[in-house]
Amino acid sequence: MKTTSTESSTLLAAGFHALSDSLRMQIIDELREAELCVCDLCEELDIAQSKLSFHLKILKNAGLVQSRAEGRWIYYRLNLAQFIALEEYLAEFRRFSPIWPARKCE
Amino acid sequence: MKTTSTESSTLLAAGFHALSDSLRMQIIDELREAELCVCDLCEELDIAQSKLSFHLKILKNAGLVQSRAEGRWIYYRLNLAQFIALEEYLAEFRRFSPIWPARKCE
DNA sequence: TTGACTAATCAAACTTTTTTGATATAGTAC
DNA sequence: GTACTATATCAAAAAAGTTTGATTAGTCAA
Repeated sequence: MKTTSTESSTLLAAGFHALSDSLRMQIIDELREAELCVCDLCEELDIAQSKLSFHLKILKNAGLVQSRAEGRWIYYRLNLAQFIALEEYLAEFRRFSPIWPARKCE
Repeated sequence: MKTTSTESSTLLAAGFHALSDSLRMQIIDELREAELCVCDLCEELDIAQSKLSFHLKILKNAGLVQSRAEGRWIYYRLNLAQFIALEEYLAEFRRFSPIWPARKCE
């Protein structure tokens, strides 16, 4: 099914894009330690709440984090499965060894 | 040495950023098959040469590709070592399991 | 119901990245 | 040397991403 592979490569690209920003990396670092609510993250990282929300949405759309509501708080945690999916995409590159010197051009 | 870890996280971010673009992904796909010169890539991907140069530079700065000059051609190839470096950063996430349910907020 | 609080969303300003077309540099052949 | 080819670089325009502050929606407790 073509859709599937398009969707998965879109999710891959979204994942790598999500990982390419230092603030989002910091968010991920915080979440490695524990599941946290938005207000905790906001305080730890000392940034505006709307800014944090924006970046959490990018991480969530990329599948790297998941959230859960409890009372008036929303708790975010890492979604290890998606980290593994990205890891496996990269791991594919190990699995083959292109024949280095190319054919000559013309 | 602090510089080293800053440099390596910069290279990580550059790597993930490089991987977050679909055209650059296509370039990488082409280079999986074989080392190629710019004119081959240009033709395969059907894009302007200056555009290709721009993206190759991003890939090169991120350490994902290397180039070698031969006559008037420049041949590009993947740098597997850097793919592995990115893979290993992601693999770290497998190695620990955060205790899911967080402490309550407040 | 009201008021306080958490978090998402929106629009506008701002910043960065990408595209385009033109030009520069460097190797090769004549 | 000149002409030709391959690639890189540059500046301007276009597109995409980010930040900011204000507003909105939903929860809880009095």
